[in-house]
Amino acid sequence: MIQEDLFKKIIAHSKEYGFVFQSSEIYDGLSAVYDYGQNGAALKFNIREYWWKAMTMLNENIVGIDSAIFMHPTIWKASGHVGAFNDPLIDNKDSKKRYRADVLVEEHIQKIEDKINKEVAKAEKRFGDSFNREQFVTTNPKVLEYVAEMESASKRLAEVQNNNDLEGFKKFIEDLQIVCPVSGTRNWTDVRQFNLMFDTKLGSVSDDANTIYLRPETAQGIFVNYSNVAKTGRMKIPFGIAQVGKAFRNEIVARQFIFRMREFEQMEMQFFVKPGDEKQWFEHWKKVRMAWHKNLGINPAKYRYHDHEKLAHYANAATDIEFEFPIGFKEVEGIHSRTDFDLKQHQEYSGKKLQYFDNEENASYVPYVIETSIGLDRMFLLVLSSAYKEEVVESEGKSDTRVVLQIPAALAPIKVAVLPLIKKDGLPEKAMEIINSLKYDFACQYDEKDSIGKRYRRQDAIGTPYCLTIDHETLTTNTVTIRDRDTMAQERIAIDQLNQIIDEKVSMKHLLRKLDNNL
RNA sequence: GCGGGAAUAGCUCAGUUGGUAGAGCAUCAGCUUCCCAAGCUGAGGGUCGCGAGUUCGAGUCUCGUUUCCCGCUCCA
Repeated sequence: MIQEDLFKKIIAHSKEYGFVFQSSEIYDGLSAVYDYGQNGAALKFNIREYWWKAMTMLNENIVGIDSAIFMHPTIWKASGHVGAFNDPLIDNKDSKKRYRADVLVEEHIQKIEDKINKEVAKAEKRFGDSFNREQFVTTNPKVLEYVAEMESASKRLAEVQNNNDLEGFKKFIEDLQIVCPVSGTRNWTDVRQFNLMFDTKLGSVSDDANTIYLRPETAQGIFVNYSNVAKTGRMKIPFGIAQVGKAFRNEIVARQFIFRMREFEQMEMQFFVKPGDEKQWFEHWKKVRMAWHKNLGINPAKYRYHDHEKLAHYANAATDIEFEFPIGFKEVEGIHSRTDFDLKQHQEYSGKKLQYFDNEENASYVPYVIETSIGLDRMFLLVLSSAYKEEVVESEGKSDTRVVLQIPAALAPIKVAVLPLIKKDGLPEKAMEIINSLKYDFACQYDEKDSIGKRYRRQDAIGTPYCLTIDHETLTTNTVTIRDRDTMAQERIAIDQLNQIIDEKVSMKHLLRKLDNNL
């Protein structure tokens, strides 16, 4: 199957079986926003549980928090998000190239400066040793003209930037007669403000001071609570703080289904270490996080590391865990050695000390941070992509195709389907009785509609690991048949063994134990 | 954001030179059925993405718009 078609099939399957719906669909939808349906919400919940428990229960030195989406606006100045992601952008209609409007103007100013330097160089060559640079630039009419031009441009740039005057910005670019380096034309779009962060007003007063942002990442909620957790949890370095939560980014182009959304959920853990130990812990978490993924039994060949060669200003090592989606290898998780950048920034902006007193060293320091950050929605897509299978099934000379989601059993939305073979003779009642005995431990589903084969296929399509079928023999021997999703094989077992047999395969604790034993 | 393409029932699609909508599957109800989709009967479901325009009359022609797909662009 062509990969692109596979991706489309997964999207269609997600909708058809209640995993993912487009947001606000009856109102024509909202671009790049999606809702999770009855099965999707359950799958997402289970992935979240697997991550949360692997972090907070398998590591006695990692605790979880849940910080608010709204945070003090200065946090985003300290983190660098306000400065770096508030750019005026302009497009050239002919070349289709996009530029930062301020960069275009700055380049233009640079060109004028180049002209001045050229004049100076020319004069220097002409006058030789007797050349007086100072005198030349303050008297030469051509140079004076250029200087005036530069000064007026710089002044006007500062004006439009400070006033956030987008119309004025465009007029400015037109007045300077700046051309696109690619197309060479001056056919520009309007200048638009591109801000990665969504903003809103806190309180009722429409005052700029009340502008707050929806967080573009969850990490800062951990950094600003560093001291609170360290003190109240009596944490000793090295230790970690984990958090799962929504984040928001106003992407210009957000596409590829739930891979890039405007509202998404992150699972992040910040691990605080002694300066100098960060490389060793970075390697540790690189290994541990990959083990978490591979513990799900997903084809290991689909995973790879992608080490960053170009590092962000705050990082001294970074790698991505990439997965081969039907749309190619894409980042699922990032592991970054963030140094002490974040805590130092918050220390500076807040004026509060964010240091750790190390008794062994008898010294205090700002801890270094190793971050592991995984997109929950991307992990969801990963599980779905690797689970989706179309299998040819042969039975009694006929062959047909079944669609089965081979979701890791502990993550499956429904664990057990209970199916009376026919809907009379007391079989439905017996089925309900069994559900009532299992429902405290496992997500169960009852179905009596249509032929038994059709019901098996429906459960395959949502990834239910086990189907229990109640037949007439059940009433006399107290046994049922249990059908395995992946092998389609059936076995007759006693009802009182059900709980234990199902638990062995589908419970989260066994998945966690396996992971812990392999670390 | 730019360029190209698409939009008719939950899904896949048909719909003649313009004359106010159909099929299969799915869903629901009933019958039948002792283990791997497609047995029988019946029912529900569409102002043809939305809004204008042309026309006596628009699913069909024109324009705008929204959403999706592909490419470009962006991605701390």
